[in-house]
Amino acid sequence: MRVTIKDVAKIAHVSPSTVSRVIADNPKISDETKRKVYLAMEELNYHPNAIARSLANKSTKTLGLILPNTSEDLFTNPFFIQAMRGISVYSQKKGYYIMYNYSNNEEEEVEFIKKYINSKWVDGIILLTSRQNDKCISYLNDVGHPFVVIGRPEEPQNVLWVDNDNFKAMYDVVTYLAGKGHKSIGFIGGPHSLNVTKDRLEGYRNALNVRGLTIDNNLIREAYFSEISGYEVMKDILNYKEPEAVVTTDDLIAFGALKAIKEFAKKKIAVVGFNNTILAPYQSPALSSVDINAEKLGYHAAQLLIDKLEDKKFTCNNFIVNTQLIERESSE
Amino acid sequence: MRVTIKDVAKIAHVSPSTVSRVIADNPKISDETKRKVYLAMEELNYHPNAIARSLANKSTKTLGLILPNTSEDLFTNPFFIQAMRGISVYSQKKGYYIMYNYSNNEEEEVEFIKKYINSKWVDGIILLTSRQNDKCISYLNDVGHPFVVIGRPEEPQNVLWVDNDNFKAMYDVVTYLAGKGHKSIGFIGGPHSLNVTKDRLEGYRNALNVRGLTIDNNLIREAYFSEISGYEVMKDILNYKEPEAVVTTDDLIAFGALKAIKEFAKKKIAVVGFNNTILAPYQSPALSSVDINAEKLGYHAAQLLIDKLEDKKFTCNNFIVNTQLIERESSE
DNA sequence: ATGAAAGCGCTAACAG
DNA sequence: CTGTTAGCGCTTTCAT
Repeated sequence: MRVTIKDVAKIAHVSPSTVSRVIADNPKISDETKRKVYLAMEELNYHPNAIARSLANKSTKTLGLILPNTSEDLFTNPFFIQAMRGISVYSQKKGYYIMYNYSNNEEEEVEFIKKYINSKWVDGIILLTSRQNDKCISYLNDVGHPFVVIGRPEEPQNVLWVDNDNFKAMYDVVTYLAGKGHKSIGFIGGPHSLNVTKDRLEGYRNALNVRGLTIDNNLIREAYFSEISGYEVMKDILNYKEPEAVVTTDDLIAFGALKAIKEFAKKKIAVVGFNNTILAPYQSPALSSVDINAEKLGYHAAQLLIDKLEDKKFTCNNFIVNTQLIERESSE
Repeated sequence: MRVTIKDVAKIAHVSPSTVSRVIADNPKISDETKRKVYLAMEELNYHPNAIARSLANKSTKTLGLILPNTSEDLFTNPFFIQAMRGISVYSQKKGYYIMYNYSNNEEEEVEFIKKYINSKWVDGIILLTSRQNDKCISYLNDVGHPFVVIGRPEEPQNVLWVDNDNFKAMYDVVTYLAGKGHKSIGFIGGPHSLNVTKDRLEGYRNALNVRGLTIDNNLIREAYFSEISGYEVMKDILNYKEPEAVVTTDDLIAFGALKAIKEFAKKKIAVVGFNNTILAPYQSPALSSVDINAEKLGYHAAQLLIDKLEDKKFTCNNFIVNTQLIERESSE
């Protein structure tokens, strides 16, 4: 038969509640009693039943992780697996478990969140990416269930989130390129409706301003997150003029830009990508890219959420993770 | 206050046990009663508490996933994320949840497995890779807890596992190369102590035999799973003789071989890799590689385990997932 | 076909 | 500091 708290109590000659207190490391148990209880546990090879504890405590010490719907990206972008690693590391440290699931679209994600919450499986939820007008976020806000988002949400006031400083990241990239003597620098961003694009564009603009470089709106373009789109947009830029450098907000876009440059540009054009995906070093030229530190993003997301669950009120509701430009041939 | 089975019972004018039976879809409940109960659930927005059910049922409908200790591989090899996707898909279909965690070494993995089992959190465990002399496998066998392994284990008799048919996969590759007229074909495998290497080597040997090609043991080599090792071994082969083709048991090895060939070989040598990693198409020449269908491996691993948990005795204890050669320049 | 009651294993007042 | 007792929310005999 499975060994329970009662068996331990019997062997240790104490009551079940005392054993329970020892498990919870309650300070008002005498060392002598603790010793006896631990001995009994040892002897019986007792292990607390987490399910029973969860039921009595109304807390599972489990977090639910919502992975975004299928995207090409999911497999080529190390972001996901790295973030999952960071989440796991912090959670483990704090004795939390992680559940994950994939969904095929936003509706399914919301459905799964409902399942997690209604069935009382998880104490908190981690969203791996924030979209515009995110249904997951609004649902979670509505029901008031604890959650954290990786990526600053649209209304960041009462939401826990972690993100990079996208303004600064791009500001630094542009400053770096300007420092290399480049004066005409183009910008190819993802959809301008996204916060992340806006922030990076601002960083770009400010850096040019500070350096006294003119901002040419014809060099500021919008692309989809794909190689083909980056290619087309870059081709279009080249038709207008050949800049000395181009910054992009995603490696895929940069890959396309690189290709267009190879085919159509007359002189060398420096290119910098974002996310430092696995393929970046394998482009030719090898692509310089900004590493966003996905593992840290995950780690601090878990931290924010768990701290909140454990009611550490003094903590901030967001955390900024530093980025790092990885220099390769493409920006030499 | 949270709504429980009792509240529903009150509204529906039945007993809690009846409500419970409706939840479990017990056949001996009259349709009329069912209707009443469903209505009451609806009205109260009732959702069963999974924790309480788990406690009473002694089953959590949750699977624990053990991700292997840190390896470079983890980020560049889409295997992991794909397998996780497959696992998630089947589990969701069957109403199972998945917990995951990362460990830093084999000991930590075993520790975590113990935690999963002792705390009664999971009904079954999925190991994402089988090593030689795997401590996780022997522990799980010792305690007799249900589990499944991706990758055929050393003693496959009483273990659930899924894998590719590594013999056939390599047999097909060699047959394909022979079909292109190549007569002298080399083999660079990972450690020969691994089952997977042995199987693939057998496939290689048999295919040559059947085609009436001679087996030159000097062309059969062992390498580590790294680009540098593949490079060195290939260089060594070239010192001996230039074969017309080389098969490898891993893309990393193939990458290195490709490099050595570019540097030192006088004529073209066809190369085929394994695992179809993300970087394969980005080599020059683009590397032909065998896709092992990681998502399917995950899917069927979950299937085997869940079927076993639900006591479908007639099922087999293993499942073979088909592979697929992805042809690219390197084998043209 | 349905209800009453005991119990899954642990926790948390309350009392002492 | 420790024991008693009543739950946490659901399931499952055992009756009827």
